[in-house]
Amino acid sequence: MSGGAGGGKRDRYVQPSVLMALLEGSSYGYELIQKLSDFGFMRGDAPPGMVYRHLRQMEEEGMVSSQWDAEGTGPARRNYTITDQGRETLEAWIVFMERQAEAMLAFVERYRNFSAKD
Amino acid sequence: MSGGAGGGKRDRYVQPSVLMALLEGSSYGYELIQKLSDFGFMRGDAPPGMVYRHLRQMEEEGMVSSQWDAEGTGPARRNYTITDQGRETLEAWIVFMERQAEAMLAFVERYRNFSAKD
DNA sequence: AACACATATATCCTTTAAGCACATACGTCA
DNA sequence: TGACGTATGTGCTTAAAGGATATATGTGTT
Repeated sequence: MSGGAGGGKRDRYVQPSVLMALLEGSSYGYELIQKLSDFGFMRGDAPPGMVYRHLRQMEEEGMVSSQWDAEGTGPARRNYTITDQGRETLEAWIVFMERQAEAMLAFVERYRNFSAKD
Repeated sequence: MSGGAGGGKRDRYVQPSVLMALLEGSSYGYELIQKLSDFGFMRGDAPPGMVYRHLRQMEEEGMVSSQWDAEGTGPARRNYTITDQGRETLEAWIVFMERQAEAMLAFVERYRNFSAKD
């Protein structure tokens, strides 16, 4: 896709998606990678490095907190929980997304209207 | 902005906005800067450097073509026209935006539904 | 025991994009 | 002449994403 629209690279909304997934229940990186694809913002799985990077940064900023979970089988997991500040950030994302979605739909309509009168 | 949603930095959709503005009629950088704010993707004017950078890059990629216009008063303008390839790219952006808007609205609804059942 | 495999986390390096300040130049009007 | 509005650009720095790779644990297989 030469100069391809959206490109599927930006606008993947990893941060709000992680916050939403954690709002619905605490989780950990590896599991989140799979859950993120359900939000429809990316094709295929999110690159692991990106998810872990976001999680660590979000913890630094106080949106999530984590603790090691060595229960069960396999390697230990770092289990993440959303914080009150994370909930506030998610709320702000919701407001932003509503505004953004509205702008996009208006944009699309403007295009259709223009194309129609050719 | 500490973890601020959207941040207002990314997702400004300069490229599709420029293409749309040019679809409706040829224009030039300085004028486009003002028109871009109408699309609702940014607060205030787009930074000039960004717009000119996009225009030159889009010309390299064949989405727009330009010619100097020294008519009228003031400094000469580089007047841009959308090309067929630009129209194709815009069409791809439209498809992308519809999908993206849908995903965002679903995201918002998912949030509201979850919050409602607390 | 050796090996492959799924799970799980993390770091490194490079490229890409944005932010922001600044430089240049023309014409008008006080 | 000097400030201001118009108009186009460049340069430097930071922020984010991409993608490859490293590490480690437990399970199942031969």
